Amino acid sequence: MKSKLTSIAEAGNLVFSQNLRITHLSKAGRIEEAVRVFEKMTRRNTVTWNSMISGYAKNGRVGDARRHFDEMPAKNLVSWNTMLAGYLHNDLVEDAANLFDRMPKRDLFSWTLMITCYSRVGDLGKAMQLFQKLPDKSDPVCWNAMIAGYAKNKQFLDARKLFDEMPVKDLISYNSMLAGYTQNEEMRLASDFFEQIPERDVVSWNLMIEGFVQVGDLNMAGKVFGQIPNPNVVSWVTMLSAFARNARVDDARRLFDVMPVRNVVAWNAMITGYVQNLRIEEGYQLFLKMPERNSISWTTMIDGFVRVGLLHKARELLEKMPYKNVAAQTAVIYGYVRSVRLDDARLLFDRIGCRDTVCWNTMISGYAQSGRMDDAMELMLKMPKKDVVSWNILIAGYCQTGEMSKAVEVFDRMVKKNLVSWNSLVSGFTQNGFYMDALRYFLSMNREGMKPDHATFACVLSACANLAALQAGGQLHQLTLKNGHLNNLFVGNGLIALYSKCGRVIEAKQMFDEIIWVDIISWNSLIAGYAINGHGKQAIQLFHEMEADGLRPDEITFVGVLSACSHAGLIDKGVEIFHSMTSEYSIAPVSEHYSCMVDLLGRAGRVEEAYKLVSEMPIEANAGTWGALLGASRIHCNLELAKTAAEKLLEAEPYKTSNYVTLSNIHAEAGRWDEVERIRKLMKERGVIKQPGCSWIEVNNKVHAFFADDPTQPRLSEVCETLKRLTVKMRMIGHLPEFDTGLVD
DNA sequence: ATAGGGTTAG
Repeated sequence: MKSKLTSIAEAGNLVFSQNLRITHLSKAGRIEEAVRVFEKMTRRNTVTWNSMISGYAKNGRVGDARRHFDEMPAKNLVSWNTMLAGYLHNDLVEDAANLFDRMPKRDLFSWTLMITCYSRVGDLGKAMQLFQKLPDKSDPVCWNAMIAGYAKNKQFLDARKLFDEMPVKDLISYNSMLAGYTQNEEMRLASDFFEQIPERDVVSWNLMIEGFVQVGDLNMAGKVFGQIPNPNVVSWVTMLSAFARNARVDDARRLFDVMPVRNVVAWNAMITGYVQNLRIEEGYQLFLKMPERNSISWTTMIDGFVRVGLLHKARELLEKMPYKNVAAQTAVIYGYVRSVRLDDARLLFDRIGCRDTVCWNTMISGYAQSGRMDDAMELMLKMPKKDVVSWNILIAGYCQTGEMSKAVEVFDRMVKKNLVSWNSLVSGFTQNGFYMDALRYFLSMNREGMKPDHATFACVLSACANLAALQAGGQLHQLTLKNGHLNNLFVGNGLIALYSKCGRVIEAKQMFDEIIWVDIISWNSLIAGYAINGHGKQAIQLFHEMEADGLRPDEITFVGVLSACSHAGLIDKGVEIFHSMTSEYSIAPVSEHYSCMVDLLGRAGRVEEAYKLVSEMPIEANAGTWGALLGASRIHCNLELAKTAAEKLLEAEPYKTSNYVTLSNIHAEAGRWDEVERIRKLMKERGVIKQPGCSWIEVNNKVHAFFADDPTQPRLSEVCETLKRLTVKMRMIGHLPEFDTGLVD
C-alpha cells in the first residue's frame, strides 16, 4: 500500500509532467494535441490552465484562450499576465488595455507587456505615457521595450535618447538600439555602434547580417556571416532567406544542405524560397519531407499553390491541414477571388470561425473588384473592426463601377485616410475620365500634407495627357524628377503618354530614351504618339526597332502602327501589316484595327473596299468602325454608303446626339426633308437630349472650360470677337468654314 | 512547468 503522501506526490508529479507536455506541444504549434492532454487530465492546477491560455494564444486562438481564462477556477497574477501576453501576440491592443485596467494587481511583467503592446502597433504616445507612470524604473526591461518600440517605428533618434538616459544597460539594451539602426537602413551608424558594444552576442551579429540584407548588400551580409564566432540557426536562416528573396534559390539551398541544425523555421524559409520563385514542385517535395510542420509551413505551401494558380491543390492541402488558421484559409479565399470564383470564396469565408481583418478585406475586395458593391456593403456592415484598407477597398470598388460620388462620400467620411485612399480616388477620377477632378484632388492632397508617390504621379500624368494639359504636365514632370520617381516604369510611361498626346514627339522620345525601364506600354505610347502627330514613317520605324529589341507587339501596338500607315498615306504597307497580324503574330484584329483600316482605305478613296472589309468582319463592327466608314464615305461623296454607315452608327449609339445630327445632315444635303423630320421625331421619342458641347484650353497653367450656349462665360464678347476675326482670316486664305446645319430645315 | 525587452520563416 502506498502512503497517502506518496500518492499526492505522484499525482503532483503527473500534473507537473503533463503541464510540461502541454507547453512543449503548444510551442511546436501542435495545439490540438495539447488540448487532448488537457482534456484527459483529471487533476489540474493553475499552471495547467495558464499553459493552456498561453498555448491557445500563441497559436492564434485568442478566443479559446479567453474562454479558458474566464472559466478557470483560481487566477493568479501569472494568469492575468499570460492573457495580456496573449492579446499582445495577436495585436489586440484594445482587449489588452481593457484587461490591464481590470487587473487586481500589476507587476513589472504587466507593465512591460502593455508598453510593448502599444509600441508594436505604433502608438508610442500611449507607450510613453505608461512608461512615465511606471513606479520603479530601475530594471532595464521596460526601457528596452520602449527603445525597441521607437526603433521599430523608425524613430531611432528617440531610441538613442532613451538609450543614453537609461541607468543600467544590459546586452538586450545594446541589441535593441542596434536594431534601431539595422532595421532603418542606417548601416554606417549600425557598424559604429556595433563596434561599441562591450560584449556582442550572436543576436548582435545576426542584426548586422539582416541590416546588410535590407540595404541589398549581400556581399557584406555574407562577410559578416563568415565572421560570426558561433553562428546559430537564426544566422543561417537569415542568410538563407536573403538568397531566396534575391532570386538566388540555389545558393539558399546550398546553405540549407550544409547548415548544422535545421529547425522548422529553416525548412519553412527554404520552402518559401522555392515558392516565391515559383518553383512549386521543389517546395512541395521539401514540404512532404520535413520532419515537423507548423501552421506557417502549411500556409506557405497553400499560398504557393495559389500563386501558381493550382487552386485545387491549395484547397486539397487546406482540407488536410490539421488546425486551419485564418491565414491559410484567407490564402485560398484570395485564390478564389483572383479567379473570380466569388461563390466558392464566400462558402469558405462563411465557414471560418475566427476571421481577422485581412480575411474580411479579402472577401470584400473580391466583391468590389467585380463591381458587386451591394454584397461588398453587406459584408462591410457586418464586419466588426474595419481598418483603412476596408474603406480603401470600398473607394476602389465605387471607382470601378463608375459611381464616383459614392467613392467621394466614403472618402469624405473616413477619419483616417492614408496614401492609398488618396491614390484610389485620384486613379478613379482618371479612369472615369474626370481628369480635372483628379488634378483637383492631387492639389488637395498636397495641401493636406500627404506626400504623393509614384502611383499618384502615374495617375495625374495620365490625366494631364488626356487633357493635353502640357503646362501642368510639365510641372508634374519637374516634381517627379525632384522626388525621384522617374525611375518608376509607370511614371515614365505616364510622361511618354503626356508628351505624345500633347503633340511633343521629340520630348516623348527623349523621355523614352531617359527612363531606365521600358516595356510594351512605353513602346506603344511612343508609336501611337508619332502616329497621331503625323510622323507615320517614324512610327513604323519605331515598330521595327521594337521588334529588333526582342519585344512582341500586341493588339495596342497594331492600333498605333495601322493609324500611322493611315496618317502617312502608306496604304499598301498598312494592308500588308494588317494581314500580317493574323498570319505572323496570331493576333486577331478587333474593331479598333478595322476602324484604322477603314480610315486608311477611305483616305485612298477605296471606300467600297472599306465597306467590303466591314461587312466581312468576323466580329461585330462597333461605333468607331461605322464612324470611320461614315467619315470616309462623306469625304468621297458616297451618299448611299454614308447613309448605311450613319444608320448603323445610330444603332450602335442610340443615345448620342451627334449621330442623329449627322444622319439628319446627310438627308438634308440630299434634300430628303421627310427623312429629316423622321429622325427629329425618333430623337424626341427616344428622349435624346443634346449634351452641351464642351471644350477647354490651358492658359498660364489654368484650364478654361467652354460650354456651348453658356452666357456666363466671363470673357464671352472677347472670344466672339476673336472668332469672327479668325473666320474672316480663314475666308481670305480660301478656306470655307463648314457650318453645322443641325436639325434645321 | 505558465507571463516581459533584442535576431529568422507565412
